[in-house]
Amino acid sequence: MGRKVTARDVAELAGVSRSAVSMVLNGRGDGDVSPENQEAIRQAAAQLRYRPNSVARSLRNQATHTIGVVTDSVASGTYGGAMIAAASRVAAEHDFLLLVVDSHKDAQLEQDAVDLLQARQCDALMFVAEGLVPWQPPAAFHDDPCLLVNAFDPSGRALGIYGDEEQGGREAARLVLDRGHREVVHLHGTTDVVAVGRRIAGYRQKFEAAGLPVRLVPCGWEIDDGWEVGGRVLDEQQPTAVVCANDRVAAGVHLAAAQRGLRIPEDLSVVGYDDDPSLAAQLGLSTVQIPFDDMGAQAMRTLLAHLDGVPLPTADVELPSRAVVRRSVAAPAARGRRG
Amino acid sequence: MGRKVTARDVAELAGVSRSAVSMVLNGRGDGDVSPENQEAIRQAAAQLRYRPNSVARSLRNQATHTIGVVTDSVASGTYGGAMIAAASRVAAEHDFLLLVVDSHKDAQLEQDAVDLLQARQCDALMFVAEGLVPWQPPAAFHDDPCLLVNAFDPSGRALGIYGDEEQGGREAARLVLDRGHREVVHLHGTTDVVAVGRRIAGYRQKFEAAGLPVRLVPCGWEIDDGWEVGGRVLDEQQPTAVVCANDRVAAGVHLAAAQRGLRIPEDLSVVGYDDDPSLAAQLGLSTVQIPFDDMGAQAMRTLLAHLDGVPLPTADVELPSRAVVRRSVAAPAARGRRG
DNA sequence: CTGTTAGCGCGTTCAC
DNA sequence: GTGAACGCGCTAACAG
Repeated sequence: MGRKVTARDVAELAGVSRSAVSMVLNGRGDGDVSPENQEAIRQAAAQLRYRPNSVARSLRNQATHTIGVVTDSVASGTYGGAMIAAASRVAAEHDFLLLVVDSHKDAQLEQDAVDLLQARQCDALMFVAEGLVPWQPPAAFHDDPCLLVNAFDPSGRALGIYGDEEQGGREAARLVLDRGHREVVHLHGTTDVVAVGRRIAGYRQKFEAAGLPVRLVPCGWEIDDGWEVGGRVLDEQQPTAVVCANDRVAAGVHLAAAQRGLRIPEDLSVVGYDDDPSLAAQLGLSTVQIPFDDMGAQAMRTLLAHLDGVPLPTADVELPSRAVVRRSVAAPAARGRRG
Repeated sequence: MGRKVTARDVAELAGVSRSAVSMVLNGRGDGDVSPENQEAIRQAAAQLRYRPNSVARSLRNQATHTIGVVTDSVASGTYGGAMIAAASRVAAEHDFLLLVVDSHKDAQLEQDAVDLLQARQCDALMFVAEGLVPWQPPAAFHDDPCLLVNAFDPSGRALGIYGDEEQGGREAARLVLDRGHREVVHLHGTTDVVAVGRRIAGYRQKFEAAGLPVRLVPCGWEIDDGWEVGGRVLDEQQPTAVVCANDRVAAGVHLAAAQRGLRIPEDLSVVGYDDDPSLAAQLGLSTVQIPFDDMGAQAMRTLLAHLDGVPLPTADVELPSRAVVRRSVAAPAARGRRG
């Protein structure tokens, strides 16, 4: 590769000293360098396409304008990717770049990743989880400013930013309650997932406020689960609406309903969760959107502000979920009800 | 943040000079430093959790162990994400990190991105396109080793790695020819997309070799296009199989077939393209997989090998596409044929 | 076998 | 208004 152009080259071409170049290009030369020399320097820099070597600059400034990101699963996953893309966009607006390392949910690799990013002198660290998880930051995490995205620190030491899952549960409930449904079953996901408890809590809150029974049925996360468990529920409980653990389960319920000759939404309303980009719109599924984009963007904004001296929030930040209304929900038809 | 530990600290704790630390930790101290001192150094380093400041090391070594990636669309897109994830994985295995910048298909941003990555002293540059495109690298691109992924340089100056689309067309053709179909229509995508011409060429080749007519029908890329154009084709030409521009079009053809009471695959075989992770498996669609993962991984391997002194390939590298057989193809039923 | 020294390119301070 | 000198932390050449 051809020799890189340095500040010395610019200085020579402009007929000034290297320090003058540095001052002018950093906007600090106004009282120190003559206007004509400033102009000469700028021209020389442009002519040589000079860009300061940011490695040298980082070493000198003790700041790399780089945010390290540790993510627990493929950075290209649908949801993780959205958070990281949003964070990256905000970072770019502030001339920051991201260094993303995938830990593949392996604790050792995670530790290594943090070490690596610290050695690379990232100005701050970010941990991004695909699904809301408790996360104990490695000790070294606290040496630099850090933020948890879609994760929370049980010890409360690190700040977390994540979606308000309880409110998400309320939104899901509203989607059916507002249309007058009273016979509703909630096929919820496995309770090892933290978000499930919160969603159920929000869901329960709305139903109890409406004086309606809360009917919970444990279910999995896949199409098959929705088809199987959903089918059983349709047979045994004849609900007018089903609120599902996610959009895949909702897809399964769609199939189970079709199999029984039930039309959606005329005979059965279905609510999903996640707003899966490849599923929800396609099925016309009303669903609840987890604010992945907001999380990534907001986390990055918070982190960058912090680097500018703004103190971090003292408590975790919960971002609102949004209901997306499509054609899978309607008012319940007048049909036979149980007792 | 607590003061970072440097080689000087390690040297003091071990009671040796800083250069001894550097040598030992870089494995270059075997003939130069006494075993006991080596041990002392290693212990001191471990005790202090010393990690060399890689910014300083980069400045000194004129190498950052970083690959810059410019991508023309959201790095989290289904396919771009897969290529970058694969590249990232291979890079990590060699202790390289990726700096990814999204140009949003904007030529100016693209130029800025290249400048930025060069200023950051990336050891090499990679351009990743979501769909196969001709791409004229900015002049500065050539200052560093560089590689185009899913893109090719019309001027032939930069090396490209991409899927063999012509072979993909052949695979799609084989999917139906091998099962004995003779009345086949190819709903191809808009010809502004480079890959389309190549796929048609491969498709044509197989059909002409079999002595069968090549029936091409221009179509778009969306579900609606498949539904509309596919429906018309089913009505007017009664093919026993349809080969589609992509999986979304194939989904549209599924709908059109269902509407006409045609069962898949009994009455109609359908072939998609792309192996869309959210569509193909779900619909049981036989399709042709574009080797995104291979492209990313292979490109990174090639680039890293080049940094180790291995010369780059002299001609573009085309990676084979793979047919994925699912239940949407079967032998044609014996039914009325046209003259 | 060890320690001293000279930069990598930049930003800043301090004499001129 | 300007330019020489220093140091960020590291590696490698060279003298002891």
